[in-house]
Amino acid sequence: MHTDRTQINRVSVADQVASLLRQRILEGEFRPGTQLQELPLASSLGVSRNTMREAIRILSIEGLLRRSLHRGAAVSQLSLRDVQEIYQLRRMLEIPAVLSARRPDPGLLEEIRNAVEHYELAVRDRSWSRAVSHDLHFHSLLIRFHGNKRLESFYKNMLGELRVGMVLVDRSHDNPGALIPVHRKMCQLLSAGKLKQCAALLEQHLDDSEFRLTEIMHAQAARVVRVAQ
Amino acid sequence: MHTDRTQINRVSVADQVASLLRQRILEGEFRPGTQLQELPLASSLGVSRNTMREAIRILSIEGLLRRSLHRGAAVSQLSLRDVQEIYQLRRMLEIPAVLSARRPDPGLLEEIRNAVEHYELAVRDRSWSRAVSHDLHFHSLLIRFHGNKRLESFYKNMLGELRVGMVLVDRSHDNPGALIPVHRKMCQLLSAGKLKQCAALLEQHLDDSEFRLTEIMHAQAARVVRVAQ
DNA sequence: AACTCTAAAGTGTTGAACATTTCAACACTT
DNA sequence: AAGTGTTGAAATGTTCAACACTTTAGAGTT
Repeated sequence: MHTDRTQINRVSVADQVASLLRQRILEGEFRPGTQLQELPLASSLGVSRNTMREAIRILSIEGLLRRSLHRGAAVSQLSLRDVQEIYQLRRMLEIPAVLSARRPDPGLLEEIRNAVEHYELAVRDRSWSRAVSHDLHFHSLLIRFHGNKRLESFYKNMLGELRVGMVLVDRSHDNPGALIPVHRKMCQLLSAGKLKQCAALLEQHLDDSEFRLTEIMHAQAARVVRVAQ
Repeated sequence: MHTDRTQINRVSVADQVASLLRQRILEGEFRPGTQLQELPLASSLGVSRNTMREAIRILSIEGLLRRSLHRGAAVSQLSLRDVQEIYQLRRMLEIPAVLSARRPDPGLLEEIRNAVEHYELAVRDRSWSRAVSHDLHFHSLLIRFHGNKRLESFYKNMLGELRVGMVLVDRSHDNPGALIPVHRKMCQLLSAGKLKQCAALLEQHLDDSEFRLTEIMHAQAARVVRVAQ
């Protein structure tokens, strides 16, 4: 018998580079529209151009980067249409997920409580980036109630795209702390098995979230036009 | 003067190679489990090893190939768990799609009719591969009722994975022609706006389809065990 | 201001080289 | 025989350097 090494975490350099870039993009270090050039990035990380190309390929298939032939890769920019599409998906997938949490896995509930807690801590620390991370992680945990790995992977990916768009949201325009009670309440309702109430609250939360993001994007678009004139 | 290539589809060689390999995999030329070696494949297509590596990377991110470090890429093999997961998604996404087709786009309806027609033609020609293609295309068209490009792209991808698994299904075990009336009927119900009836028929169809695929996979697994002994 | 033209910069692709890992065959020990 | 190093070929992972092709920005022209 041989040992099963498929479980051991062994990743290629290209994957590691992709993870690093993903992190930087999601944290807003590279803002939407930023061009990522192969050679400078590669040498700054001490890898070859080919390896960097592989990493860029990975992220562009994930949707975080957009490539066009001979023009290179740039961080994706969400349009209002994209936001609308993403929130349609969120409603379509998160709400049924909550409703299907009849007999929830205790470990999963624990993870959810944990996410809420970390979210609150991040808000207290005024760490907006970490707060958004834990907010979105909370929602991606909800998707786990479907018990479908493909769906979960797709969803995480999509939330990544959303997050790239959200780095444009200025701290002053948004107040992540206001969402603490909502998350806490959803968590309680889930634990108590009051799924319909939880789903209703979630739907309201999603509507509100989409509305605020859309408003901010409108405002920023207007400002861009004004500056361009 | 230069030729006007502005609107022409311009894709890199790596993308073209990926498309070619994708086609071969989906048509069953490379069966699940087959190892794809970089150098032989690259030279057989007249491209460099790096370009072939990019193509393989693309397909492995899509889920058609599975890579492990230093062991190369092989065509994905679906487990029973995978099939179950995929059909859960199909039910979760196709049925609401049909139900939401209140005022369907006439062009889309026309495309669906077309898919059914091509499906029937392929069955008449005994072209099993083409039949499966048009069958799955029919179902991916249903997803368009959601009007969500991300969802559509994800779904096509997932159906691709399913199709790779289905090439194992021997012609003698399955009779694609039997599904002609079901598709035709769903098409009629859609056109007539009888969405609930259509959804009910679809659900039945999906249950049936999953059951048959699962049966065949069980049978094949048993055969493999017998041969191995 | 609109229009070439050109050179620089960046990406796309190739080929070769070397490092690392896997895998199977072989020898060795018990 | 069974289990355990050892070895070497083969495949992948990674780097490097070169060249082809495209885009882009800027200089010069009208």
